Amino acid sequence: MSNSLPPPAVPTGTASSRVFDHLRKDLVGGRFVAGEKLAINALKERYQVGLSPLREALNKLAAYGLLVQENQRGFRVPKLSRDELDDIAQMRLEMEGMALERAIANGDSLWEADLLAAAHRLKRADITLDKGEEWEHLHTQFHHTLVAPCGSVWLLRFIEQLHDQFDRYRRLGPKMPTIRQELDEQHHQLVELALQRDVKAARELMDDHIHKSYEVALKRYQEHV
Amino acid sequence: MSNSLPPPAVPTGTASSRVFDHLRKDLVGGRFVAGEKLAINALKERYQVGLSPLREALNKLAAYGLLVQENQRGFRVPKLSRDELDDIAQMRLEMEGMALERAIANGDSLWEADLLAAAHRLKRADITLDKGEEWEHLHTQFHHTLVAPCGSVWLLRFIEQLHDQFDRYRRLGPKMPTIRQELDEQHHQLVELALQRDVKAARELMDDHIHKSYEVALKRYQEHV
DNA sequence: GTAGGTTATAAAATCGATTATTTTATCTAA
DNA sequence: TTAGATAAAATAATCGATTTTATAACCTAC
Repeated sequence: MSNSLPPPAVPTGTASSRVFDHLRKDLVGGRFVAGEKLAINALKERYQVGLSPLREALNKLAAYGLLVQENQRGFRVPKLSRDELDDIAQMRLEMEGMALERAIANGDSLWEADLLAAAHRLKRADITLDKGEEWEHLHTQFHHTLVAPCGSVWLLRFIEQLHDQFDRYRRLGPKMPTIRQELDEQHHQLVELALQRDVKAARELMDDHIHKSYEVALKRYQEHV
Repeated sequence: MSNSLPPPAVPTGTASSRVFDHLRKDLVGGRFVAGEKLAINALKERYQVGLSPLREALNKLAAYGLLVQENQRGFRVPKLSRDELDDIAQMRLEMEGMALERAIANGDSLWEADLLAAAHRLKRADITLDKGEEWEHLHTQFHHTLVAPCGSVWLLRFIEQLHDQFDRYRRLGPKMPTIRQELDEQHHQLVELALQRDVKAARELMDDHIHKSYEVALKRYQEHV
């Protein structure tokens, strides 16, 4: 199975699903301030949808963990905290490590091709200095591809959720080119180790990769407070 | 922090949250057939709510994984499969094992008290032969209490989700008294080992407990197909 | 008979307006 | 002043009706 394509630009699916995708991106990308209460009428305006599909999207996002819902008092953007960042990072360590080990055990040659392709596309975006939404999308895609053949639908689901949560911290501030480059290099090293089926080294590198990312996210969080 | 109480009987919170709770229980308890498409108008009738709160609840349940939503064609109850059951059980093994180890490391004396209380209440329900919703609730509560002080909000969240999914299989058929009694005994042994802070033995017992539960669920699934 | 197309029916998604609840502003009594 | 009560405004939740889309039934041409 090859990678799924990015969702078509705009006029597709239901209004509810469109506003869900859009809001999800905006929440992960930090376009709302943490703790903020959402003004539903403003969102209606912003996303050009009616109340019903908007509320359905908000409800889904709340169940997914990108919003908190309080009975009778609407929706707010979850607060950020050091404790939660630590929690998310540690869970990523455990779960992505596990997933990577299994993926290396199960992945076939199609996976190898997908992985090389994903890494290549990501590097391309690096070189062209595209650090915007496109790069973010390719980055997400790369990490997904890496663990995709782990064999567990639920593990993949949880990892995706954790990535979204993690990115709320990582994407708080502006770019940090130096450390960023180091992380980019690790992506390629991860591919190499995966192709060599070196489970142990790959896991260690993944641990290090997540740890470095964590340090970036933490710094941004601390500067942000 | 002590255990949260069961939600008040009926006239509380928003219509949306009430129907969410109710539907969740019914889905986990197997009162819908797997794969079935939900007739929204029938649900409106059944749960005595209007369309808007009902749809909001369905959207949340879809994001939570107890329903699948297909654009423009409503909601259906997810199919069951051997592969998914295996996946869920293995994920429970990993995650509840991890959570239990951490809980034993962190849990304080209030936890010990909560744990004894939860186990006692569960045994009570066993003796009075109450194997209905009340027992189910106490059983869920017990397993939650066991891992509650693991220190990770996200881990607890994932475990809860996996329990709901697992129970869709476990609760397919009628009771199996023999194996059930064995599992009930393990609950008490788990408490003992937790109080003794015997991490290794506790984890082994937890693994065995989940494995036995898995066998029950698998048998029911196979009889059900 | 049956593939392909057309209409009729049913269902999902959305809209606009109403109702219920919370929040803010205002007032009064100590 | 200011704590507490009351009224006004704002917002959340819900309802009923409309619009859109999918499904089923039917028809026609081959």
